[in-house]
Parts: sequence; C-alpha cells; structure tokens
Amino acid sequence: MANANVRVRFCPSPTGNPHVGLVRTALFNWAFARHHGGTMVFRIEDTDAARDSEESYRQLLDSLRWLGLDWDEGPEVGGPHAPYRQSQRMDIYRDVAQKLLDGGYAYPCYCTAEELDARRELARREGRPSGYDGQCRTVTPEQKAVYDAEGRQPIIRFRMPDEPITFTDLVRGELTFTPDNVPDYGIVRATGAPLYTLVNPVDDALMEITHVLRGEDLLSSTPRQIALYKALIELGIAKEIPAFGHLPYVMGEGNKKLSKRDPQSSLNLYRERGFLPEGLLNYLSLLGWSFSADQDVFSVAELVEKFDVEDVNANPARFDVKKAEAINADHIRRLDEKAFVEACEPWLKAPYADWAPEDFDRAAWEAIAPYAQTRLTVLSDITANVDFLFLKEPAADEASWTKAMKGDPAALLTTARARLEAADWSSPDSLKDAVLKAGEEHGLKLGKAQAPVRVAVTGRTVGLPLFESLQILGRDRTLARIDAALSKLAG
RNA sequence: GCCCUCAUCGUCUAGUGGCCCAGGACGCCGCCCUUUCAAGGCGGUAGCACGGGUUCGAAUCCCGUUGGGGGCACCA
Repeated sequence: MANANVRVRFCPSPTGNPHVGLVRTALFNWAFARHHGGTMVFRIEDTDAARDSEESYRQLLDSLRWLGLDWDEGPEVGGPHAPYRQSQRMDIYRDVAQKLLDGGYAYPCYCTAEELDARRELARREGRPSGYDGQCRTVTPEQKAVYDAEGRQPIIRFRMPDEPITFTDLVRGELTFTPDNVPDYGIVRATGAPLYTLVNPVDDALMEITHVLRGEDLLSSTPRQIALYKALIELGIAKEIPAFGHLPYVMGEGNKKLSKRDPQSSLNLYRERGFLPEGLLNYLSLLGWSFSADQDVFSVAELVEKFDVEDVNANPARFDVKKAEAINADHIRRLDEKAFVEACEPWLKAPYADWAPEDFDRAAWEAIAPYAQTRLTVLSDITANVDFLFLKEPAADEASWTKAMKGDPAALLTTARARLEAADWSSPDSLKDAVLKAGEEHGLKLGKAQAPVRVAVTGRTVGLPLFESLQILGRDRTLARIDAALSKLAG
C-alpha cells in the first residue's frame, strides 16, 4: 500500500568515514520513501563539535550521491525545514529547552559527574537499575542557593513519566518498557549545548517525520524519545509520534558490530575496488531483508518496487565480503556493453604499474572489453586482464613464466611465430589455427601449446581468450613480444 | 549487576500450524563445456540451539535454559 505521506530521514553525524552499516540504514530509509512515493529527508547531526568534521560531512554527501541515494530535503538541496545541519539550528533547541523547563517537563540537575558515578555504582552493587535516580526532580530554593554558591552549572534533564511506555516497532512488534528502567535523562549540557537526546526528536518533530528507521542500538532509547514527543505535542511543537522501526545490526568478523575502525566496513574501500553502486546496494539490502524466496540479484528499481520495512527481519546479519563480491560480479555482467566500457575506464585511465594514462587506447579497449566482462568481480580487476594491451612490455610474472615455459618452449615459440607471421590477421580463427598447427608439430595439444604464447604476449598464464587478444594487440606487437621471449629463453 | 533484544545450512535468507524427512543464494566439492581463466549447465555438501508444554499435527504458538548482540553518559 503506497503512502505518499511517508517522511523518513537519514541523519548521520559527520564523524569518520562512511561505513557500510550506515549505508544500509540510508538505503532502507530511501527505499522505503521511494517505494511509498514519500519524502526522504537528509539531516546532519553535528552537535558534537569535538568529533564532527567538515571532511566527514563532504564524504557523506559524496557517498550518497555516488550510491544514487538522493534526498528531497537536506544539505545543498534545501527544503521547507531548512537548515538541515543541526549546528545551524541551535536557537531552535535553546527555545524548545526553555519551553520544556517552563512547562515542568524538564528540570535543572545539579548533580556532578562524580556524584552520579558514585550513586550509579551503588545502585549497581545493590542490584538496582543504574540510571539517574531523580534526585534533582525536587530542589528546594535553599538547596538551589547552596548549589549556586558552589558555582555548580546545572544540566537540563528530562522528567520521565512514571508509567510504562508501549509502542509497536515496525520490525519487532509490540514492546513495553517499565518506568524503573527508563530514567530521567540529560537533554542540555551544562554549557548550554543541546544533546542528541533533545535535538534528534525535536528535529524529527519539526520536520514532520512519520517513520523513524534506524539502527537497533537506539532501541532502548525509544521510550525516552516517545515521552519527549508527548511533551512536545502538549507544547504544540510536535504533531504526532512517528512510527519506529529498528533495523538489525550489520556485524563484522567474530560477531561484533561492524565499527568504523573495522577496515572491511569502509564504504570507500568498496568504491575504490570497483563495486558498482547497484551491486553494493543489492548486497546490503539482503542484510535483514530478502527480495524473494529464490532470487537475490535485482536492480535498484526492483528493490524500490518491493521494499517495505515490515518485511525486514530482526536478527543481526554478518557482512560477507565473498557474497558481496558475487552479487557485484552479477551486476557487472548485467551491464550492457557500453555501460561496461564506461564503468571500467576510470581504472584504465588512472596510472597503473608502469603504464601512464596516455597509453590508454580507446579502440583497443572497446574491442577487448566484451571478453573481459564475465571475468571481473570488481571493476579494478580490469587492469590485470587488459594491461598487456597498454603496457610497453607485458607484465613480468615469474610464476607464470616458469609454469608455461616447460619442455622446449623455444622450439614451440619459433614455430608458432613463423606460422603467426604467415597467418591471416583478419580473423582470430586463423591465429588459433597457427598455434594449433605449431603445437601439433611438437606433439602438443592446443591447451599446452597456447601457454608459452600467452605468457610471451600477456605475461600471464591466465587471461582473456588468446587469439582475440592477439588480434587486437596486432601482428607486429605480437611477433615482437614472441621475439623478446625467445631471446629471454636463449639468454 | 539491571533492562532490552535476537536465535533455520559455515554465511545471508525463504518459511507466519499440515504444501517442509525444510526451499534459494554465497562458499566449498565434483562433472559437462572449453585455447588458459572465467561465464554457463548439471549434481553434491551442510541447518530448524536445547528442554518442557499447547495441538490430531510445530521450524512455525507458549514457558524456561543456553548462547549471541545492545543499552544503562553533560556520545550519537
């Protein structure tokens, strides 16, 4: 059932490099919005000046754009609730905090970090919940005078209602939290700077978010947000409480939540290796969701058509690089010829080994590309497949050389060279025939006979179909490389 | 310690009481095709964590156990 009123948001804080878990969250929000014809809001939660960076902010935008996860409201596109960077919305939070204070929904808390720690420790030892104990809920004027005289700067703490909070999570069903376990919590620092706990629900309310889809780490803070939301509604700031859906974790090696420190979590890594956005997105969507019972390769358009949060399952999923690669390889094969040619070009034009970008030969590349397409897992694999066309000398792979140059390779190569020289270079069949006949003369089947030729010309024992490769390389260069191999064998 | 949450092949999953002595995919193994390597085709390997219920019947519902993950901040 489409619901065009859907408004979701993706609201990362700009710290560190974007990682795949973050992308999965963005993807599910985006797919949900697009599926319903709703609105995708992109908001930057940069309220922690100590950790946020402009570099990280830039990367976030760049990454989403590369992936094709576009937003309807947010940085650089604007929207009715601008600005979309929280660092530019401080006045709003200050104002809301004051209203919360005035309405009795929040109170100044004078407890120091040391006092809090001591009481938390005591509660824990006595087997009680270790959250804030509510001491500053009532502070007499006399006490306040004492605190002020001591120079204490209070934080602002939200007062949780003394009743259980129940909500229906979109992926987990009905959940209830008892008041004992949801303590009053800080919303503004002693410095006056607002905390995530305030800023996130306030912006969701102001931006009229209808569905909050986020990581499961935020599950236990949901009752606090709902309580705050209720206060915001009473103050006329919020309209209604959004629906919540908590997405399962993306785990790394050893069953640990994938962290930004984990090298295999880095989005940039996959991008640099040559994952296609569609391939990565396809794989990521499979973490906690499935397209159908018997198909797991699909386009982004198909994903959008089919995706809904209610089908997301609740158990954490391991990120499996092998499967991600397999899905990506499928997407590479699905590219039409032109798209494949273009997708690979960045890797071919970049400096690689000892070949400079100007060696790139577009005609040769277009001719060879079709033979390479079924052989790539990631786009960066392309260089090793076609570098023989663009390097002055074929790659020197010693292992390949020793493996292929068995028996009497010089004799075989000499015969093959003569036959190739006389062959008709307008068709690969004629070249194949030349090597086949050369092999026969030396009692070798084609499989054995082609190996020395392949290594002489491409440098490697494994590669694209040989005779097509030779044809594209050209007669003169092919013969020159065989000559070079012959003199290496002689020397 | 307290609270929350999760539990199907090694991994990702399908499965919402009989269609399941559990289906697909990745991986792995074998075969076919074949100029190498891929791709493709065919076949194989491997799983409902455990214990109690409920029911004519349970992977599916309930309880417990065990195990995994998370939260309990003046981080987000």
